[in-house]
Amino acid sequence: MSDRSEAARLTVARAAARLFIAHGVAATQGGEIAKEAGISERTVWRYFRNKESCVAPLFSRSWANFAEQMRSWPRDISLEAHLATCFDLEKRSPDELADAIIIVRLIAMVPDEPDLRSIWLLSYHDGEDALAAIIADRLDRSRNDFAVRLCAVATMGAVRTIDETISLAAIRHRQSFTTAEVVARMAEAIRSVSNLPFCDPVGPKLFGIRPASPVEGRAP
Amino acid sequence: MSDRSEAARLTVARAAARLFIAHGVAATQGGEIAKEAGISERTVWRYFRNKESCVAPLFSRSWANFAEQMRSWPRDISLEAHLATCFDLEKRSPDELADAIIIVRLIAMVPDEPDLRSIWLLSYHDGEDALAAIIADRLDRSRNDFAVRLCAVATMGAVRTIDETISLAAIRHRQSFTTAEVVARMAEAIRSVSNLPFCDPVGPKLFGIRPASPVEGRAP
DNA sequence: ATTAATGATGTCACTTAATGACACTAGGAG
DNA sequence: CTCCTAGTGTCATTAAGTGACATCATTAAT
Repeated sequence: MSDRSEAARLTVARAAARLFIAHGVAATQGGEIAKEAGISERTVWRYFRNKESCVAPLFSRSWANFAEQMRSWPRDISLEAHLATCFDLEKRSPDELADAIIIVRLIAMVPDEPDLRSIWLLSYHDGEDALAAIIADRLDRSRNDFAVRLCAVATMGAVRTIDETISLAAIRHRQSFTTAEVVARMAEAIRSVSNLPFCDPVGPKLFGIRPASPVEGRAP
Repeated sequence: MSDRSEAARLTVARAAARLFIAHGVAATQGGEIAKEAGISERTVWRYFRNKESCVAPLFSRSWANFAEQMRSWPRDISLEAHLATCFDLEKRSPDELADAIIIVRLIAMVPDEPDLRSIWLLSYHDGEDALAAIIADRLDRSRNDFAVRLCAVATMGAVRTIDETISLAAIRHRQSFTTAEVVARMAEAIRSVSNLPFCDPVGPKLFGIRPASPVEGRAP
């Protein structure tokens, strides 16, 4: 089923990621990924259109996780507060945590691996649509609203840049970050590029009252 | 030399673009591009690492053109005024105009052609670095300044989105735009996502005087 | 329980994108 | 003129990716 095949794809993605991290993208070939994942090479090509995009499901998790936080964001809470709550869920399962490490390592390879880079960008490009839908919903605007699209693009760009920066710093410079730091930087980045006042409590579903002056809803 | 080979690459890019537009990416093969460009297939693979990236030089022109405008932007002029001046240079050479048409057609294919999409995004990703350098220079900030990078990312995202939107509207819906409209939309988009006050006159090289309150430098 | 139907997977042949190795040519420096 | 270098073409080879078809598993119908 869709659920079952989704899991199968993830298995392949993890296998590919391990090999990519260990030997680089160019040096790992399709057959190896298949063997590592325990399926035939033909099936790998059925799951993914090419070698690089084998890791796409992992990259997607990066932004999908963020998008999910946006979707479940109560309308009467500010961005910082909500992000803090979400990341406070450090009760992430060991699996999720293991994936997170793999993802960070992959992202750190992006600058040197052109093929990974294209998948990385493609993934976030997909995220733009998803986020636009969420923002439109939150602000009661149309999904075709250009300002909404722009906001989604800029926000995704900010999140992607944070991911790139932090992953690189973590792997290459062995720097480590507290969740508070990450949350703070992310919130600040999103606020600074968002052209729509969606970072703070928004109406009209909030007791039917809109914040006094939506445009001023920026950080102090 | 570098100049000569740059021209050769452009020749291949145009050849590839013609074929991609005519028959789609999948249906055109390496040998055809080579023949169309009048060189051997081996040389095509020396110029470009894969089929899709043959058109990269054209995509790069899209943002490089914009970046060049930013670079040559006098510090005492507002964004709208400068963009208007640049586009007023409709004295673009016939070659440039022909390229522009090809580029628009290519961009319009992006949603349907995953391979083109990845090249399109890669290209703009390169542009982020270039633009960051320009913005840093303009605002007398460091190129490593995170705010600068963020500004470049958001701005490039805005320009890319405008390009995507306009190209699609032009080709798919036969819509046409006046340069004034394009300039207005682009300026508005850039302003709305830019977290740094670089859209209006900036110091300190402007007679050694900074604008009164840089943060308020937004559109009326 | 058996069978028919459907969808996913494996096997193998095949196409073509991409690389390596080497020979050839053009053009500049001595 | 000769040497040297950078770029190009030719040909053989590797590996990514597809097509065709057989096989297997799951479910629904009888």
